Amino acid sequence: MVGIKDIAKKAGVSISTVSYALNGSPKVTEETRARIQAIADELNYVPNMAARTLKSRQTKIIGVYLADYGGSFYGELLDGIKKGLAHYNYEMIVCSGVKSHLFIPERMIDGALILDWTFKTKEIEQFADRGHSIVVLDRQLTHENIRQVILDNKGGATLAVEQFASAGTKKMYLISGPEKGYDSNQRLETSRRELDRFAIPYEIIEGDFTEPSGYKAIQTILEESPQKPIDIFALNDEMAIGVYKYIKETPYEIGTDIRIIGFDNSELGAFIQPRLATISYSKHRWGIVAAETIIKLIQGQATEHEHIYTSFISGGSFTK
Amino acid sequence: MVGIKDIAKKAGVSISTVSYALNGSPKVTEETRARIQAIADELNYVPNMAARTLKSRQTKIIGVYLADYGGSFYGELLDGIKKGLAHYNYEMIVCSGVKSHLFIPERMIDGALILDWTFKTKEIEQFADRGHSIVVLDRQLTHENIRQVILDNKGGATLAVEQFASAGTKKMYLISGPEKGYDSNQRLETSRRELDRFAIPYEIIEGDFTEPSGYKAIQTILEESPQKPIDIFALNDEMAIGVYKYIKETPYEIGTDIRIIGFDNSELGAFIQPRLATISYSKHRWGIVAAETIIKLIQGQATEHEHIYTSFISGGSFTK
DNA sequence: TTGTAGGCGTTATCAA
DNA sequence: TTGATAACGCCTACAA
Repeated sequence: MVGIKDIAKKAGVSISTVSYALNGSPKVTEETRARIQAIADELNYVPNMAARTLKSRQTKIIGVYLADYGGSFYGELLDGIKKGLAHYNYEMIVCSGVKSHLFIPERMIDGALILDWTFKTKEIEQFADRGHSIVVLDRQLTHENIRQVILDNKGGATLAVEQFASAGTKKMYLISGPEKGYDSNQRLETSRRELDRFAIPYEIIEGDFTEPSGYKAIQTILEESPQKPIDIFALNDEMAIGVYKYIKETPYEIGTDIRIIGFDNSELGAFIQPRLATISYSKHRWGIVAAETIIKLIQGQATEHEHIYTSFISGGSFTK
Repeated sequence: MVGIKDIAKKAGVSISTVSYALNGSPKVTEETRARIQAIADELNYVPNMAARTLKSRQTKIIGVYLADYGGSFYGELLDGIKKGLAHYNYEMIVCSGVKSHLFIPERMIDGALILDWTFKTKEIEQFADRGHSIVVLDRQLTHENIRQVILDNKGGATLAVEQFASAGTKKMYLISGPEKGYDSNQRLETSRRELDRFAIPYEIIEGDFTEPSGYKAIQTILEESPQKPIDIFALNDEMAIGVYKYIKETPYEIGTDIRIIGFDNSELGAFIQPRLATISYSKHRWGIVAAETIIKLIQGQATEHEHIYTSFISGGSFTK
């Protein structure tokens, strides 16, 4: 491996001169700087990350923790994060799995962005206690070294319920999400509260944000209540897709017999017929805001918790 | 930050003893080992990655390079890679973007898995020349330090053409992929060769593997040839989805007026009505094989180039 | 303007 | 069975 030592030898100078030259210090002549740079290029010199990190105590890399890479969901988000970080000259790596949590205390990364329900809150707090900067996208957490950039699930759920209310819904079915999930709980609680407010009776059918759980949920619903129209708020789009799938096998029609609204504005929902009405938000913006927040946190600038707001997207699956 | 020095002080031993103890060397008594371990735990000691890497010259991390994170395509693949690497006690990080290429010469990762057409072959070869181990999933490359684990596009394209041939196709439309892409070129060339072999006339409509390009392609096709059935081989599923989208706005029917086969067996293709006939392969297996190959390459074991084989999945979009 | 030397946290080689 | 010490590659006061 070629190091500054090799360059120094070839250039006939000391290693410190090389170091100064390469780091653009004003302590060397422009002439020698150019000469040394040329030699470095010629030798294909690349600084050793480990050695540099050992001194400078920072890697300029942010770790993004995801539970899994599935679904087209993450594409836009990661894109936003990447763009946001690039602005500050930071790189990003995407990690998943419990072993990579070590990257944080090992100081392989300068900070972490977490959207991974398998990452225990306790562990996150421990890392924060040890001084590591973390931004969480999927829970509420108050700590000096932690910031949240979270979805306005409350606003989204409110929007959905309002739609149903103004459409004269007599009874609502809520297909819920994972019990421990932050997003799913927020959406569920808000929906209940809003429905109570409108005095609309409702029933909760258990789901877990997966397509099959939506498929099963609609079966349960149809078993008991053939009263049309059947109004459903699926707490995410994937489960709504599951509903579509089952309905395709029945004489029911989405949009007339079944009125349904999802959450997340997934690609699939936009494609299926009729289009799935849903609650939307900018995943891209979410990423950018998260990136800015972690950088500011690292750099010691003042930062607040952030929210990403939602909007209603109409579609053929829900007609008044 | 707490290092082995702190532990040594607290335990009243030398740092080397601590190092031995923590690394499970047989050179220390089980007793002192336990005592030191206890102190390390108490102090929340985590080894410094940079320092360790500096000595040991390896990180036990493999970098996976992707052009983007979009599409549900990568989920299964990354899952396979992760599983494959875990078996050898390696971690994985997912990278994208030209700046992260530096991770390779910086020795932040022990090896790279590349499925990223934006990664220049020349650059890959340079890294390989410098002794870095690389496995490419999206091109053919012969080098001492490079192995390929590539899709059997030829087999897949052959399967598709055979289907059309046995269905009595009179004329084929091929919707092509990106000009520079390895997969798209392989698929296109093989299709042409096979079609020639069956003496089936064909026409190439340019596409770029994106949904909109499929949407545009079918418009072009319909403009010139209203002769039914219209037989189309879309070189990937996304473009086939584009075809579906446009057809939905016309009186034509997929499966009867338009017969179409895709490539990749995407999730979306399995969901849409009628189901998209396509060429399938195990993305999971692809990942596992790639993982095994890079590890063996790093460890200096003998490795061959590998192929991932394909199969035909029938669907309502193509009926004989 | 350039060189010398010490240190970053670990590992590993010798001695003790 | 342990301890002192020299690397690893780079950075940076401080000295020349």
